[in-house]
Amino acid sequence: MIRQFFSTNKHALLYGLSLACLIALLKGLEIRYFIFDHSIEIYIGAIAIIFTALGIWLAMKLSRPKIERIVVEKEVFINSGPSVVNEKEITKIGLSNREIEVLRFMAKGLSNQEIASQLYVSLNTVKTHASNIFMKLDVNKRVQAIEKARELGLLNIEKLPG
Amino acid sequence: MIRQFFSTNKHALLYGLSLACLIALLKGLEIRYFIFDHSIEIYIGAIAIIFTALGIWLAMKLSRPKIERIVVEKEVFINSGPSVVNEKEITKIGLSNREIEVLRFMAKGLSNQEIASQLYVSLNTVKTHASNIFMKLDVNKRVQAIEKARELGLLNIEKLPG
DNA sequence: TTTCAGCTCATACTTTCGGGTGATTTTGCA
DNA sequence: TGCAAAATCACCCGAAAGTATGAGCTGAAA
Repeated sequence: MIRQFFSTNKHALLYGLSLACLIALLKGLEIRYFIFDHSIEIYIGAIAIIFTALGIWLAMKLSRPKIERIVVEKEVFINSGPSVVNEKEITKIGLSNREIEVLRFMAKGLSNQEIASQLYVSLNTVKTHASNIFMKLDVNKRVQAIEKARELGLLNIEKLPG
Repeated sequence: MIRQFFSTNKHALLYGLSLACLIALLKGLEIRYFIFDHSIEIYIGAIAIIFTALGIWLAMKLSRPKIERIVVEKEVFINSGPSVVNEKEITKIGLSNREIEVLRFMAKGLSNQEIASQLYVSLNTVKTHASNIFMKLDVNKRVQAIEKARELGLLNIEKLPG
């Protein structure tokens, strides 16, 4: 505790010591006799000025430089969230391969019949897939499903998972 | 020149003045007589310490801080395309105020009936608006309309035009 | 081998959408 | 004050979407 104080304030103590030495020196030289006896105030004033200067110098030396930190926010534009398909979400939700295909066609605005034609399956199959998609995404309309899929990043162009 | 010096060093001059006042005060109180005559050195030491402290304080006050600029990169995600509502497109396409409202509800996945309830109008009215929207956007399915609106940046949150 | 998930398809039914047409009321602007 | 645009509502009909249920087929895992 005390040792720490000594080590951290080493400079200050040193300066204090040299200060004391200076006083001793002043006394030793008997400068005050050099000045007229009635002008003790001048002497004190001189002392005051000297030590004020010393204090300023001390402060300059000791005080760590005052640093004013100005935080400049530089805006870095990033081209929209995850452009990579969010496979984690897909597996978490449990969407099958085929279901994601259907989901993406749905998002492109194709009707169930059109999706059926694209995938070479029947309309009923597409409807079943759609129902399962809605169940897994916890919605009951295709627009909501698309909305949710968009939020979760399921609609990005990439190869289908595994 | 001189005036500028006075104005810029106003604080320093003030402190100097108060310093002089302090000396006068010390003299006025004749503190030195309170202290034993032979211990004039103690008096001087006290003066020295006081003015050193004063100097330090002065330095603290006066030293202007070093300014350090810290550039922080703030990531701004662009939601692909204009994040501000594209009023030009709206006026170009000729979508009315109400139609945009309906369009946005549609994009949230609400059914026509739900939109009607939200807007306190009849289902038929919403259907009419929807038809007009499809006509103006040159599509024939709500999912396509939403898709197109999203491309054109018509779905961003902002006050409606007009 | 059995089990199970995924994909397929079907039937039947209800709800919602979308297109077409026509009409009345509000409202902003000249 | 009157007109044009906007907003409102109605009715009909067919198409599409969504719900519910059941079932056959396949490949991989237990």
